Amino acid sequence: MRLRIDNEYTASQFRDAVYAVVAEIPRGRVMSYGQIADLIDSPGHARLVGHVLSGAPPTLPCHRVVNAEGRTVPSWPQQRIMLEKEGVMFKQNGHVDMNRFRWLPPSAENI
DNA sequence: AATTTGACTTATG
DNA sequence: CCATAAGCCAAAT
Repeated sequence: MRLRIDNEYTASQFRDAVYAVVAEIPRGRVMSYGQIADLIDSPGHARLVGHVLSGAPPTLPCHRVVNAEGRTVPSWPQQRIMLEKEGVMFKQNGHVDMNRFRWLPPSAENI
C-alpha cells in the first residue's frame, strides 16, 4: 500500500521519515531521491525529498544523496569532494558510479 | 488564487 | 549531451 502525504503522512512526518533514512546511509555509499521516496512508502515524491533535504540539519549526511543519474547537487561543488573523501568514485562524466555505490537498505523489504 | 520553481525521474527523440 | 514531456508536490512569487 502506497502512502501519500495527503492520506498518511503529515509534512513533518514525511520530513522526519526522510531524515531517518538519510541518517542511516553508511559512509562511502549514496542514495537517490527516488530511492528514499520509495523507502518511506511515497513513490513518486522524489522532488519532495529534495525539498526536505534543502532544509536539513547540518548533522545529516545529506551529501550522500544524489539524483538517479548519480549527479551531485548543482551549486554545491564541495559535495563531490566530501564523497570522494569517503571513497565514492566518480565516472568520467562527473557522475557517481551508482551501480557500485548505491546503498540498498535492509529495510527495503518491508515495502 | 494562479503560476513558476526546484537538491527529481523516466521515457523519447 | 541537450530538449521535451508528463508525473509529482511544497514553497515562493
